[in-house]
Amino acid sequence: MDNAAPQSPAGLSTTATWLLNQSASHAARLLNEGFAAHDLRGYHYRLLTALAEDGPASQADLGRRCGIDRSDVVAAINDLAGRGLVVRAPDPADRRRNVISATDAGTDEARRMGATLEHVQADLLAPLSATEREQLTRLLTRLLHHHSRH
Amino acid sequence: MDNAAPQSPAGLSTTATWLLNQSASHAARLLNEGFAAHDLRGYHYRLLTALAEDGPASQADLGRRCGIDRSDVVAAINDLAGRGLVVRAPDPADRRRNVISATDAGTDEARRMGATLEHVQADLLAPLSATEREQLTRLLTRLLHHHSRH
DNA sequence: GGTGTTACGTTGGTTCGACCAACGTTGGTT
DNA sequence: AACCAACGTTGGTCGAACCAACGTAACACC
Repeated sequence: MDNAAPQSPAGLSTTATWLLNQSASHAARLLNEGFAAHDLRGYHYRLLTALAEDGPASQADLGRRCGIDRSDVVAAINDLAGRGLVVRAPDPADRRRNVISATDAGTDEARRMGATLEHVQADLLAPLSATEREQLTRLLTRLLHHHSRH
Repeated sequence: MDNAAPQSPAGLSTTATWLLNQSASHAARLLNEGFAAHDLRGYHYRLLTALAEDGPASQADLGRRCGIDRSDVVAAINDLAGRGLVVRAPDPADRRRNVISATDAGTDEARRMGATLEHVQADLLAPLSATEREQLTRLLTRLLHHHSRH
């Protein structure tokens, strides 16, 4: 969005879908700009954080937990492994699986990216008071929860 | 998102960026499924609606009003023109410009897509009460307005 | 009245997130 | 033993959002 003022996109400006879209895309851009300093992207952060917080897991499991397609997990884990942030080892108990674990460096990076995320979040939510932020979070959570159980 | 239950994406589930992203992507998917019946996509709808509501405009203007890059406007207008929903004519007053106008068919299609949008919107916001919807709209609007004048 | 700057439309890219289909391997079921 | 389901992997597709560059045209200034 290089537009200084997209102003009034016709009658869209009042629709929730438009507002959601714009907000999310704005958030995503801020986030990517932040993550760029780590030379990593959203997928990497999700996976790394999942590993750091919930411990080792198979790729399929990670994909399920992070909402990332199996095939995309492969590439992202490749990246992370290539940087030593993560280790891929065959699961002795099930030879179909790989067990992915975060290394110490990976855990560190997850922490650092988490800090970046919080900073970005603060920027994004700057115009909202604490209670408003909580309101927004609650509303969106309700929305998602409703639709996740389709 | 083919996951029936992405469940708890690590500690992300409480971050506004994550919630925004998920909500928006859900909304976008619903919307695209709806628009698929018209064999058109988001860009087309935005442009068509802008034309139908605010009248003819140059491509650059449209891009600015809809938050779409100039180069992407070209392709979308090509599609719309190829279907007779829109007419592209050189601007006699400024030979750099094309004046894009919605045809009657285009205005009709805009109206139909608008109906689809409302239907999708109702689905999306189903779990929220009227006041909650208004709350959400207000919060997101505040967010966007704040960041648009960076 | 030239000269430089800006705006416009267009072409041709790139990136990122989200998907999908298919294959070979392995594990469980029956 | 035969089948089916899950796993990792390869190799795509798609839409949205961008960016750089070019030629043409309008505008501003001096």
